[in-house]
Amino acid sequence: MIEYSSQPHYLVAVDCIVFGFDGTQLKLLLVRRGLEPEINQWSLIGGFVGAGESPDQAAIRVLKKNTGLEGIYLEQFQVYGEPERDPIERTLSVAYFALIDINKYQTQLNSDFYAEWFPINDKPKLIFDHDTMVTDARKKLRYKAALHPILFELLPKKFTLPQLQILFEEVNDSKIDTRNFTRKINSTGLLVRLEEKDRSGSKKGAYYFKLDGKKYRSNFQQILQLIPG
Amino acid sequence: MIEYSSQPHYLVAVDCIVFGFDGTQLKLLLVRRGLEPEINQWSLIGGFVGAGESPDQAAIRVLKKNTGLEGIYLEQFQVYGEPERDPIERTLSVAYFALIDINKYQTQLNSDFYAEWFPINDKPKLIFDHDTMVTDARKKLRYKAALHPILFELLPKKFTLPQLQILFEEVNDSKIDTRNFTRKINSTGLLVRLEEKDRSGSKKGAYYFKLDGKKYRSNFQQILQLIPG
DNA sequence: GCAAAAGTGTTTCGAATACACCCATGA
DNA sequence: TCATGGGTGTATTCGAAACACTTTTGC
Repeated sequence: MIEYSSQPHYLVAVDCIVFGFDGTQLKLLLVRRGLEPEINQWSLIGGFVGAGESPDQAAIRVLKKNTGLEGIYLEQFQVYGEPERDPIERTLSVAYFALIDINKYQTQLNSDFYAEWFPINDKPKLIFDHDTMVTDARKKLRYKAALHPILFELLPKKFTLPQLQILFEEVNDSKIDTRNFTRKINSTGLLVRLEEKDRSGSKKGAYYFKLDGKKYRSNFQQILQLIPG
Repeated sequence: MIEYSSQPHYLVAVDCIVFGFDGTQLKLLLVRRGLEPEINQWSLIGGFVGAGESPDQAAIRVLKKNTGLEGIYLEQFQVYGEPERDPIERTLSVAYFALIDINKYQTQLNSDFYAEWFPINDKPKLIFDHDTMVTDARKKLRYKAALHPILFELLPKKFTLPQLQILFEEVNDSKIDTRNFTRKINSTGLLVRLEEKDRSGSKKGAYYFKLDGKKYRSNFQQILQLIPG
């Protein structure tokens, strides 16, 4: 029957759709590609899966290298494997979406990697099928965020409810009623209000909140209804 | 920087977790592996991704070959890529779960492939990491079935409500209240009641239903609450 | 007439929605 | 004092869940 030896072998890569949130807009971290073909074109953060590592490990490594960050929220969501997707040589790509605290990133940034944040609605054209990946990742993020409290991963340790709501609105691409949103978020029991206020956005100031880590981790798999509709 | 040429190449396979339902139990289609290593051991249905095909196409091809069926519900759900998962040579596997009408399968079966249905709770040990794949697929199926009407794919064209309910209970591994279940399913508007009754299960007989194909396809992406809790 | 499965209706509760005003403060 | 954004409460509706009896028919 079939034997291993006669079977074709392929390159395997990982590509990460890295989401960030600057308080107003959902953003995407892109890099200028460092190798041919399409050198210097904008691309997702990615790399080949090395001999000793799993795709998950490769994604972690590649993210660390490009953002300086570890412990990032990462989710594998789709394999892209059309035979012709890479014009040079057949390459399969395991796609991940990553959620990172954009502020953490900025402080650790060094300029070795030509990475740049783009508003997700105003990004350059990307190489290969990366535009499709972004579209798919966004859909997936929306789906997941409607049911699970993952968006907190995009915020700093301390954040305000208005910030949180804007983030949900951005991801879901729709307006949310503040009173209902507040009640829903509070009813999850995931948030702890701090004494401190953020006075940067208004005169009155908005209370900071932080995640209740224990409840966050235990509620994580539970299905919630976080976005209206 | 990195060049394609220096990068390692791997075998890429697909593996399908094929679910079926015989009216009582959730079942799994397994085959005896036809090549070394672990020849003759039970394994998921799988095969290598050929040079001219995508993983999705490979999965379709492999399923056709092993079940005789086309147009099967297929969903890619995870890549398994630990370096040591195949002891002979590094192989990444793209895992799919498939839902098939077990009756259709039986009529088209020919005995070229040593395939056999096993109750999902009473299956033999599988090769490599296939047991893990099954566990993961089951979890995924449960998750998806709680929100989307995919379980109809496991039933014949005509089916009864008691059958449907047992299926939901099997997948979810819990009892469901018949009255609430009926109301919930009816409220989706997906079912059409036929005149005919199935008298095999009881003296009174249970009405057959069929899917309203149009509504099924249009409701498919919508999030529903099909399983209690 | 009785056993065995199919089918149906009501009440209760909680969650989701729609909706509008007061609060705190810096300028 | 007023403009700006932050914060809160209520009534209504809808869906989810809990719960038990009647129907059909073959034996």
